[in-house]
Amino acid sequence: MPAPDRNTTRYAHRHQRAVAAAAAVFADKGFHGASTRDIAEKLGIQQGSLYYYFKSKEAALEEVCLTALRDYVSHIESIASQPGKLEVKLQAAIAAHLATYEHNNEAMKVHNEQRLYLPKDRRKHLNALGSRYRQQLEGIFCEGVSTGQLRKDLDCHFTALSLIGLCNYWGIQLLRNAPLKTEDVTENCVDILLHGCLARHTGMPDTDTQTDTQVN
Amino acid sequence: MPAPDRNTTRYAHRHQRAVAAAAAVFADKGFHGASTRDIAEKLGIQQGSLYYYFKSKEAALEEVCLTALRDYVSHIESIASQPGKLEVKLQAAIAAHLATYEHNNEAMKVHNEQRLYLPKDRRKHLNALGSRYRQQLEGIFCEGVSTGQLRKDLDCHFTALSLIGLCNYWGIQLLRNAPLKTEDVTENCVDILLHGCLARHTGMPDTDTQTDTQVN
DNA sequence: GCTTTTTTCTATAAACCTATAGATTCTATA
DNA sequence: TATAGAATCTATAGGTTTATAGAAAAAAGC
Repeated sequence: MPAPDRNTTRYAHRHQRAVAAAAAVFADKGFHGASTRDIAEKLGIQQGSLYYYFKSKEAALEEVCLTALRDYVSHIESIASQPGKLEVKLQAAIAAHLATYEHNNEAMKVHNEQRLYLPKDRRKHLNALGSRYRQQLEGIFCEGVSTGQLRKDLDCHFTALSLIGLCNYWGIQLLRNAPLKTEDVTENCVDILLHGCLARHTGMPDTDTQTDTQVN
Repeated sequence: MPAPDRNTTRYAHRHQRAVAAAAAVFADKGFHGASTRDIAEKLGIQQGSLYYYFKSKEAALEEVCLTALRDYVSHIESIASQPGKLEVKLQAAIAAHLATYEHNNEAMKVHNEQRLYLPKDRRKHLNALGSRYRQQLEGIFCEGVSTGQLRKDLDCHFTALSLIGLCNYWGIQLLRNAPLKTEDVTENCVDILLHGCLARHTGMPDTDTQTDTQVN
């Protein structure tokens, strides 16, 4: 077993499937609650065979988290770098965040909930990616403030983190609550974040376009 | 060991300590990652002795979650039932939510992150308490809409859930980020939630009162 | 078709984990 | 101080877990 680093298409493909299986099992049972046997079973192989793809269970967790973050970060970076009206950018950022949950749901959930069970040094790479995401998002807000589209007194750092918290919350809900539509959630998040809840006294008539999102 | 239900002060006290120890260990290592030996160690007793206080490890998890929720729910109910201006109520609700994290941090974290590892029937009671919390919070928003203090087109259900998500996010951050001040976070949450991020075109001058909350 | 490499299998060591039973030590009270 | 009951200890059964090693099967290359 001399490190299967042959970059054959075949291996890459199978390895990817193994990561996906690990993501699904970790998402369902948690890192410690899941056994390597569970993952192997989902892949249709024997427990011992799993070690052909992962050096250890911990390495599997790390890989799952990384796959989740890579998409996530590359999306926000392309959104942040393109010029455009702030409202549109923000909407795109939220939509992308939630879409990542829609397409890569298990891995994202695992990253959020299980990442801290990795030892510190294994988390370094993850932290770096996470920081990049935060910075990009914060940058969008800062830009909005400097162009006068957002309130001058806005705490961009706090707001960016809050948005991440909000999106993660709804991302998980999307996963557990099939009837929820990603577009509706996106729209609602944008709305609250931009306009807040208070009644506006601007003289403009209320546009009564409520999209009810009954969950349970 | 005929069910130690003697309601002596002594037992109640020790039992409470056992729940707190379980909360701390579960919060740190997760339900499956923590062993009964870990909990016993934290209490300064032997692993087997723990079963004097808990019928099973699962029962311990259930108790931890319940202690967290009880405070949490009773607070919101007293806030929601008292009359008062909406903004004040909302501020109180957020402050109470975050305060629960401050005082009962481990148990709250465990409830959020580990609750789903309980079997469905053991979660019934928890779900009921959670629903009560949600309803009370949603009620506060609905009241605000009907009294004209909040936008008529506000989706109260969505907003209530979002606030829960937001508070849980910041609650966890408070726990991991000592320098963060609960009052600042509360203020920032209220501000964003009520006013949103957009620059206001009301003719009122901007009150530049930014409280920066640098985290990392 | 034969050889080499990749992939999977089987078997197992060594550790750990929950829960229980019965013995033992503490504590309070009469 | 003697005694009942509460609290803890020790020991262990029975099971699961990760990770490794070497054999076997499958796939690829020539």
